[in-house]
Amino acid sequence: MPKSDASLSPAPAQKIHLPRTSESDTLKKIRHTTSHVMAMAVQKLFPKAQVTIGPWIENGFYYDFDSPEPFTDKDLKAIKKEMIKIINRKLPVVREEVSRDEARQRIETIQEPYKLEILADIKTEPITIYHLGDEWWDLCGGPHLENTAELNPSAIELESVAGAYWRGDETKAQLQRIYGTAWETPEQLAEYKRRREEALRRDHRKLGKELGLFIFSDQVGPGLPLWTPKGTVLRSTLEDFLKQEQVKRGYQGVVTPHIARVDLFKTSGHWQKYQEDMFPLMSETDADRLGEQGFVMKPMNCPFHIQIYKSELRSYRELPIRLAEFGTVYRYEQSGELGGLTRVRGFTVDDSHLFVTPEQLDDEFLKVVDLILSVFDSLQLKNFKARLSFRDPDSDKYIGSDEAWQKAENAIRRAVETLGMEHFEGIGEAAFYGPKLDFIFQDALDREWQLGTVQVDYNLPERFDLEYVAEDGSRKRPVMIHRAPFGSLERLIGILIEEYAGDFPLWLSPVQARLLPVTEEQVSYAEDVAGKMRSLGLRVEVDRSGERLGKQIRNAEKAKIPVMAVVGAKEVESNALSIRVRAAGQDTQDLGALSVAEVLERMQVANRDRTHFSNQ
RNA sequence: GCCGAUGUGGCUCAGUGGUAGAGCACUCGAUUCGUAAUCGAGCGGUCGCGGGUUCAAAUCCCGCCAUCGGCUCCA
Repeated sequence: MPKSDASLSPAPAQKIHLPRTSESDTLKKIRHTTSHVMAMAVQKLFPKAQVTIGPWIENGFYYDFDSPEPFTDKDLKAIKKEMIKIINRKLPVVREEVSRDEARQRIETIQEPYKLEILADIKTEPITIYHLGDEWWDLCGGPHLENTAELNPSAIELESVAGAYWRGDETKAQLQRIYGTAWETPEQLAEYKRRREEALRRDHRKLGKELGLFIFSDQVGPGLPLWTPKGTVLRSTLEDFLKQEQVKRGYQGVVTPHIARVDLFKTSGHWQKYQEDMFPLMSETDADRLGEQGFVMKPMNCPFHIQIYKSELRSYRELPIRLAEFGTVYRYEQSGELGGLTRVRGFTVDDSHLFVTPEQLDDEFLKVVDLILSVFDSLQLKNFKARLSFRDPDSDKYIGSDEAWQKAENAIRRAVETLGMEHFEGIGEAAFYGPKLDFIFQDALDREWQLGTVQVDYNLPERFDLEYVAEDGSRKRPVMIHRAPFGSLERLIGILIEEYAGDFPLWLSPVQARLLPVTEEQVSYAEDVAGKMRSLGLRVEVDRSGERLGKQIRNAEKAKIPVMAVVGAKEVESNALSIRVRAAGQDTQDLGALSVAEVLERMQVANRDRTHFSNQ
């Protein structure tokens, strides 16, 4: 291996194991106790701050306070200092069991109203209380360390402050949350921080900029990505790939406009149930605006596809009808929710709507799941969870009858049972028109994002009065399946960039090969070879910088180009290329000289089969 | 939308009241070179935007915009 600096090559594997809190009783104790110590420190420094909840989380802990003055980053330093004092006082952590009444009385004495609410939520008795020495205590299920002295201040870090709503409800009080982390040893803390740095290096926002895939422009607006030529290659390659898969499975492409009369969305129910996620009405006159006769940007494609379905009288013989479109939709996301490509205001859904008979539903649903899983497989995406996203029965944000919802949920349950698919349920995660089966992925910072989705919908067919002519000549109602394996191109690409750390497999790489002439003498030969590659549909560049080979290689490595082909006098002489390949998770390999014909062949194979450039 | 932080050439960052700096990138010149940085010169900035304080503001104050970390919400 050539010498390298840390920013360019993967860090060596570390031996330090970092358990997540849920896997380690020790860490649970450390983090519970640390959060109590922090809360005590906060109340010492900010006597008006009231405590609420302070649980451990997978990488640390947080504690929410109701404080008249918001905390700033500077306060964290003072709080940490105070915590060290508390730790050094070697306070015993004592567990006490009390009755509900006793707990209530004690809370009233110290005037902590949030604790009363928490107490009301604790269903079991006795109530457990943990004391830090004899001057601070909190309701807590534990477990805890036995003494604050067991904590190592050098293994603790207060990370950030954030606003959080009491009970996660934005209509309730805004609390001040402090996030922190705590470990058994300073070495573990250092390792945790190192991994976080590493994760930051995979961040698609950073890599997207470095690799020149997309940009944002303040003049265009927040949450509206602009795709560069390189990023557009990614998009089109993914689109082409999925279109091919869909043609194999009987999908038909359609194209629909980006705006429509607001009436369309009144019929669908979007205007009633989804309006706050939509860009406001546009219209030419105030009269239009008042009469709501204007146009809106589409937040979803379904009503448009429904119009195409409705444009002809459909026979049961035609069904299932599968209408597919890479449809760009616009949603007015709140400003604070935007971020990179994972949350934007304009995005392209690999959307399709399937119109099926009730009898075809189960089979068709399974076929969709099969498509989605095969797409993930081709993209080498393995780390995802399946979520059954059902409605919240207490909410009024849904359309349709209970019966329709029940039927749709049952269809999804049957499907995951048939497949034996591991899954969990998300109550309140349904679309407003129907329940979903969602596929959830994580980004580099462990945040979860939904990509693929399949939805069963009895409601929109009802609202749009869809029908088909059945075998007996009667008119029947089709069922709709909404589905998007990618979810959206933007979010998918964001996740893919992080998953591959920017090292795209050859078939997806914006630039698949770069030819590196050793001197300017070889440039024209390199251009000839590049021309041959392009004629075969390969994406290739010639480095015309005139830089020395070492610099050209460095630049190609930084650009994460999978195939580097060195062209010197020897190669020109023998009609060859000296090949250097890189691939995600592997060291760069020097394959030596190969004939041009051999390189062309191997590149085409890798491109077609979505594999790596073969090293033999 | 809410809480906190941040915003300086294309990129990464330094500069905390006294006329804007570095490295990389870019352009030019020299070098014609074999697997992760050749040397030199040059070009390039309304210091996010708008107000204010001051003799003087990148720096202090106010408002707005954007980004980042959370909350809420979601493909």
